[in-house]
Amino acid sequence: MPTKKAQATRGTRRAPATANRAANQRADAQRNRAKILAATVTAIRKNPDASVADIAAEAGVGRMTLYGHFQTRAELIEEALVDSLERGEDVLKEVSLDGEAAAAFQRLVSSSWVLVDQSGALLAAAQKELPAARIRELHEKAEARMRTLLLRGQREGAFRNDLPVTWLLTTTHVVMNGAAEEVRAGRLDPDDAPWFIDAILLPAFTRAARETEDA
Amino acid sequence: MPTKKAQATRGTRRAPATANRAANQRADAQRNRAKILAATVTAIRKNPDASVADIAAEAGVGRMTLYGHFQTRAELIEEALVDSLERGEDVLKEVSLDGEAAAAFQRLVSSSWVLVDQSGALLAAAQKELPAARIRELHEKAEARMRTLLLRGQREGAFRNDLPVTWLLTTTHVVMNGAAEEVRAGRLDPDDAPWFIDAILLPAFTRAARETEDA
DNA sequence: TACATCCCGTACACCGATGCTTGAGTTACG
DNA sequence: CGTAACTCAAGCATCGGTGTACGGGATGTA
Repeated sequence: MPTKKAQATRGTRRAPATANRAANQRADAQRNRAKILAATVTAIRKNPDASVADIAAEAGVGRMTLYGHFQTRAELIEEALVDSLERGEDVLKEVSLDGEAAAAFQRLVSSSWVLVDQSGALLAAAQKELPAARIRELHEKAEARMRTLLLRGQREGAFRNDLPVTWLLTTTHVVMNGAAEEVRAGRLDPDDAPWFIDAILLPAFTRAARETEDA
Repeated sequence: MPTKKAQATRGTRRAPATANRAANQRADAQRNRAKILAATVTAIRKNPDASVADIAAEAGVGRMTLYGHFQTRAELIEEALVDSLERGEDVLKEVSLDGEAAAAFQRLVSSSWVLVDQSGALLAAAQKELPAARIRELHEKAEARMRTLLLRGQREGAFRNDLPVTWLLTTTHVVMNGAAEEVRAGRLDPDDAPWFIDAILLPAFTRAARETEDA
């Protein structure tokens, strides 16, 4: 009477299923795992609610092979997101945040843009599969970096301080994501995107000249 | 063997099922129809992928009653969107677009914001249920109004013309939608939103002082 | 009051996606 | 080269959502 869903079912295969990255797996298995992770990103990019079958197909792998590596759809999405964010970190931590705040911001944005363009759809998918807290947790590092920079800019007078940093942060996200969507829809040339993005953000964020009297 | 789905099944009730707004329906039926339309908006706002059952519940109406008014989920979403956009039009067409472009833009945005805040989630839901062409078609009027205004602003030198209008348009959408999401998530006070929105958009759109030499 | 209209619960067929099982075929690696 | 690890097809149970069928009961309208 297996009505109770599943619990320790697959326990015999590999112990915690997570955090066994480069353990005792066969070389070919690791390769497949990587293929699947990559395929997850591209499949979701094409179709925001791709099924597990779709992803497996995209990876050129059987659906069951996929389930051998990731017990559940949610786990797959999560690990794909973790993986993407780790690679993202590798890129972003190389960006110099020193010097003029506006220039640093521009550097950070144009580096981030590439990542958003690639993994933005995955992020969106993850948002309806994982608890919001987990998402925020995973983005913590990247978000903190941006927030710190914006704060410094505000203190130094480079960025306006009549708006909360959180709003500057969401604006940044939102504009980058919007550009990514436009690119996906074929309405925007990917090469134009970086320029378009900070053509909007820089003038929006730098100190406003005059107009604070309102109500 | 009714394997062929459904075709003329419900034909006996009302002829084309669409465009029978204030026909020979009973007063009480019309009232329910309205309740359902309204409930669709609020239900989707709470939960972006609410089921037909959820919506019926939100309307305080049986699921079958709902199917009596709308044959299919897609039809429900579409009619709800049409309805929302019609009301939106009623509001927006009252906004004066004369005078200084920037001021007119500000007026138009703050009127639009209310609508986006209310029906933005519905729009998002519609995007994965209706063909993109239909969506664009429905938004045509509202979009044209905004585009025309932006174009005039560019011609008059009030708005920058180093970016295509389409990009200004998407930026506007994206920022308003972002604000709506933040409000829904409880991270932004609805009263602050209008100010936050054009605090970003105005400086971003008005003529850039200097920095056109780049590449 | 009479009757056509409408409400709405129950029950059912269908569909697609998830997740599990089995069993046999491959393939890496010691 | 032999074995353990891995792949993968086919098939099944389950779940949730959509749309249909029916039929008694309420209610607006004439």
